[in-house]
Amino acid sequence: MTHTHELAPHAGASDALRAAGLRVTEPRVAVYEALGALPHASADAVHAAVSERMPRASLQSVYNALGDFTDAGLVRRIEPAGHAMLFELRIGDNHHHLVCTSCGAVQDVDCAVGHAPCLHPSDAHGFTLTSAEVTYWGLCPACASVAA
Amino acid sequence: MTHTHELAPHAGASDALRAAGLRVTEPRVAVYEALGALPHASADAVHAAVSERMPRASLQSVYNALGDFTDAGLVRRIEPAGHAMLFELRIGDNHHHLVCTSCGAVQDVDCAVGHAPCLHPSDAHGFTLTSAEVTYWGLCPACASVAA
DNA sequence: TTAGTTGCAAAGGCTTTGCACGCGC
DNA sequence: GCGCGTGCAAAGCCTTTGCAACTAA
Repeated sequence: MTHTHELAPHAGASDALRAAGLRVTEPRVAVYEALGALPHASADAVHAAVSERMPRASLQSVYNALGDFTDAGLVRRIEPAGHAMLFELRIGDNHHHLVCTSCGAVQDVDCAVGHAPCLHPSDAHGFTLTSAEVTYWGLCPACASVAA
Repeated sequence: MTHTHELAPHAGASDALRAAGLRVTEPRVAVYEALGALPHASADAVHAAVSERMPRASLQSVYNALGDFTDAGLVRRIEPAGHAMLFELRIGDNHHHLVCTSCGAVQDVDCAVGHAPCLHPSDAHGFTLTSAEVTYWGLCPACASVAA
């Protein structure tokens, strides 16, 4: 093989993309890495991060990449009511989310029950389930103190 | 009056509104009753139902009523990703939702675990929790058969 | 080369906001 | 009568869609 196999910092992202059957493009790598740095980022936040190193990257490309990642199972999409949707790298563990109804802040949290039994309904009613999501609504410490 | 039929839905709605500390107005009663007839209705669906008996009712009033109901704890709001938000009367039982990622259909379902332990996170991280929500994503029977 | 992606632009849908009039209390 | 809620209208935000040019494989 004639390819130069250099050890680029983008290697992790590229590998992940390839493994998921996605073409490796600069915007996608940038989006993937931005997600790694931002735990719960909105499409806009990702775009802002990507833009720092790639001024020409469009918001639509970010949406596109995020959508592709989600379809490929690389990313998990969460939707805080009343706020823009957020994305996070799917890291395998089945954690849930604490969402502030005031500012939209999101905090990861483990389920109280051991092996996430919440992820299996008693009756699927014929549905073909693909994923489950548990969300806790409330006020984050900052917003709670302001409200009080 | 002559409520020889079944129940008098108006009385129930009025009582519920008063009990919640809300003024009893025609649009609100109409919205409340529409919710009783429609298990999981979107603001638009509620508006359509309300309009049948109240042509002048505005969509904004419906949103307003729905928001007030939610704040008052009379109604529960659910947000299927990618679809308009839905509302349902809060009936006390802690059921969860099966949501079709294709058509947005929603089906009620009980949690597999007995007393809804899923509703209590292992660590609130300082958040003041007000509610919890469990959502199962997948394809409804109809969409699954079409996709297959 | 060939097909998948990007970038640019605009449209689309859902929800919220502002203000004068009317109704509930 | 007072104040909240309604109706009318418009704006706002986030997200999706369409198409020509480009780039990865």
